[in-house]
Amino acid sequence: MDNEARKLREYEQRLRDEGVRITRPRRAILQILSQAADHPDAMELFRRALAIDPTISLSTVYRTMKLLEDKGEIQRHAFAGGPARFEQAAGEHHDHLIDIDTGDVIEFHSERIEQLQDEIAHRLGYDIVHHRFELYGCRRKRK
Amino acid sequence: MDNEARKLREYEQRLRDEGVRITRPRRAILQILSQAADHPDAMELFRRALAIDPTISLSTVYRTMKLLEDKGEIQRHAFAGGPARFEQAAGEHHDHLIDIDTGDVIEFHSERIEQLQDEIAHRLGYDIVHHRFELYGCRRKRK
DNA sequence: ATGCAAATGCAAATCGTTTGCAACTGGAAA
DNA sequence: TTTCCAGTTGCAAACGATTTGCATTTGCAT
Ligand SMILES: [Mn+2]
Ligand SMILES: [Mn+2]
Ligand SMILES: [Zn+2]
Ligand SMILES: [Zn+2]
Repeated sequence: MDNEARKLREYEQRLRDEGVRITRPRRAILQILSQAADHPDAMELFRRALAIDPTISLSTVYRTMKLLEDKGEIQRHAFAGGPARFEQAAGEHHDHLIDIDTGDVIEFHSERIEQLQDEIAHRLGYDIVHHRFELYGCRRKRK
Repeated sequence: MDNEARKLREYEQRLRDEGVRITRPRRAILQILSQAADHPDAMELFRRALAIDPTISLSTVYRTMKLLEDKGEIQRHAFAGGPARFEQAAGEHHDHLIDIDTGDVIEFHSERIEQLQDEIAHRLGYDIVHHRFELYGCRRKRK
């Protein structure tokens, strides 16, 4: 079941069609992104990429993330404090809850809130282009 | 009606009671903050402060903002892209809509959304410590 | 295979913010 | 009031994340 591999090749082809050259560093990064289940930052992507392509540079990681962001392939998040973190734009929209003790990032979605956002913006005479909705909290202790 | 002046003196006293020395630079910054109707960043605060105390330094602006933040006197916002921006913590809680064309910051509040946040966090087993909720949009054109 | 624009690695630059340090000062105590 | 010293300052240098200039490679259309 190398569904993984096929999906990756499709991914690469989609970009090639958009005029993006598939280079060795980019191939490594795409592979990492399609496997990642978390929200790695540039340095973490760099570390993971080194394991695949030992000649890759941090600049290239940054340049590639900007490229992919422009192409709409990834999303960039700037959670409180830390450096930018990334994730594939594949799935549907969701927001994040960050565990301030562990740093864990939990995804959630509330259609209710998304609707309310539109209402609020509309009432103020605006059209929402994008939004940032992050909850910062800690595990509820006791019962 | 120098209500302004009285409020400022109260402000200073409150801090003094918390063990904060009221120095010349701090007095200038407090005055600026209590007058500001917008969300200035450190450099803008520095500019405004220079008009009151020509010897103030940018470092002191930064140090004072951190101090006031710790004392709960101001709120620090990190809107997309730009540098940190500040505002007095006086009023009640509100969130922001940023006009991506003009940079204007519009305040709003939705008790509904605040409640939903708690529900969501609770469902995920968390207690919210703070949150970030920003809408980015542009003025709705046409009718 | 060939050619060339696009992409790379490296080092240096940038931006917002923080910090070390020696000089200065608020305000409690005498 | 004067004294005193921990708290505060300005300055310059350090910082972390990200971007950029440049000379050198490389993907890939021909
Ligand atoms: Mn996510
Ligand atoms: Mn505000
Ligand atoms: Zn959302
Ligand atoms: Zn809110």
